Amino acid sequence: MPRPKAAHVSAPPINLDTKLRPTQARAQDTYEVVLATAGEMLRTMGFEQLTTNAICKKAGLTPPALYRYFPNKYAILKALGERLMAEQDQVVLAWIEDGGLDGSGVDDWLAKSVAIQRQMVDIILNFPGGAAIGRALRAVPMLQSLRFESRDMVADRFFQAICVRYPDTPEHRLRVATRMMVELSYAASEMVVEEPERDADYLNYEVCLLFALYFESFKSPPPEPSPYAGAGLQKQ
Amino acid sequence: MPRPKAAHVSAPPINLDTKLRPTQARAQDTYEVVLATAGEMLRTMGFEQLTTNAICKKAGLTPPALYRYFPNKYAILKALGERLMAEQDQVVLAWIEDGGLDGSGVDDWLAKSVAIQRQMVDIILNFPGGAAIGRALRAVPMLQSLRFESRDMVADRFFQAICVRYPDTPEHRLRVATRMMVELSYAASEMVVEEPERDADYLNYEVCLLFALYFESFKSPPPEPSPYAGAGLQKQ
DNA sequence: TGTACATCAGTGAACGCGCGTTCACTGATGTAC
DNA sequence: TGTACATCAGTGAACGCGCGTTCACTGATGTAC
Repeated sequence: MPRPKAAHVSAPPINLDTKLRPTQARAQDTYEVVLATAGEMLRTMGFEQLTTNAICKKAGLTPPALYRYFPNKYAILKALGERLMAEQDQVVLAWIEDGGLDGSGVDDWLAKSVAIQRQMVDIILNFPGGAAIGRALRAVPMLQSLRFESRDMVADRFFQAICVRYPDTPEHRLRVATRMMVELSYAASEMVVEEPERDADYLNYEVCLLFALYFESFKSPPPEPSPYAGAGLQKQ
Repeated sequence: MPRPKAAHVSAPPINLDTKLRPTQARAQDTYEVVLATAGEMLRTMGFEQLTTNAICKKAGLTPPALYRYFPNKYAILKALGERLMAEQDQVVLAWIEDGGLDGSGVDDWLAKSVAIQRQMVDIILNFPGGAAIGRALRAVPMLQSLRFESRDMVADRFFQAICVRYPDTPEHRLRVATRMMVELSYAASEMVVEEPERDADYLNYEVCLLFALYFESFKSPPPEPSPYAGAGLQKQ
């Protein structure tokens, strides 16, 4: 029975989930070799040119083997993105847990945050195709939500860790501030990753100084002109 | 004569320049309608799904008409990106020219920079397909240089406008700082553009406060641990 | 421990589609005299 | 002002390629008894 011609509505639903989870060891290898090969290829090409057929060829597989686990290349990209971000998240969360935010002054904050910022960069650089994956996470609408989720989750942890220190700051403001900070930290990492030879250490330092001074300022009320009209308005 | 099969080296040279410049008015219209249609289509789709054939169809043209002016879709994307960034650059440069950076304190800086930051967001939102173009400029390796050039140019103007105010700060540091600031401003605009309903005004405020406090700090020497060992090391 | 069977994993070969692109051509506009 | 010609602009129709994807199949692994 020929399946009906899809009416071709604007957005054909594309499934991103991996299909079968491999059970046997051989299958697990295949799954991994697909991801590894895709990552390796992304080192030298943009994700636009990456195709499932090319991955198979390079990985020494036939297409049906790949399709057994991934419905399309976005699922592969998604799996890679999840791994990359999981690696980053894990390090950041551990850093928070270990008191990364507990410093008491600008100098203290600086030393700790420069270290973590550098680690973030290193994770991307050491992850096969990390730079291209980072770009894809921003550029492919289907993957953006991944990035947002990770960012919001990390931002929430930042918030939790930091809110006790600034009891006079409205919660909403601290939420916005932490979310912005995490987003801009990502942007700063990517800036360094894209042009690794261009003042990486200096950039890391300046970015961290930027945030250090900013959070220091939360000890005082926000300067005018501020959108925070009063405590009663803090819920948007 | 059949052209020789390209040896398919890793990166086949893709020309991004527009080919013929249209001379007659009708041709100019065609050129414009291609860009307008492409921009419009990018409102609802990622640049990956955008194809030359689809643009032609929607624009009521035949492919050879498009190919007369654009060698491929990247050339179209490039032309759109150049326009978007030119619009932004023009507004920012005018803002600097008009003394956007001449404020004397945090409050002053804030008011002025919130206004310009909001303008940047508005330009992207009002530009057809602006959000997708912004993403493409980050994600497509061939277009990244566009973004870098614009950023570096704007950063240089910032530097020129600001360096007289901080004569004690090493030039290299101010260069890094301005470049970082421009990059992170872009990132902040895109953050607002991607999720326009999520605290846009608050985000703008916080980002501008971030930078205001940061530049205020240039009146004093940088806190430790600093990579600026001494004035003699400022050239990298 | 061996056999029979079920399930998992991967192959070889091909498919249809639509992408980027081009050819030979017609029609529109500009220009020289 | 009109005609002839050159150039510019766009059309209709098709091309080859490679993309994503699938079918029917073989081989490998696990399991029950």
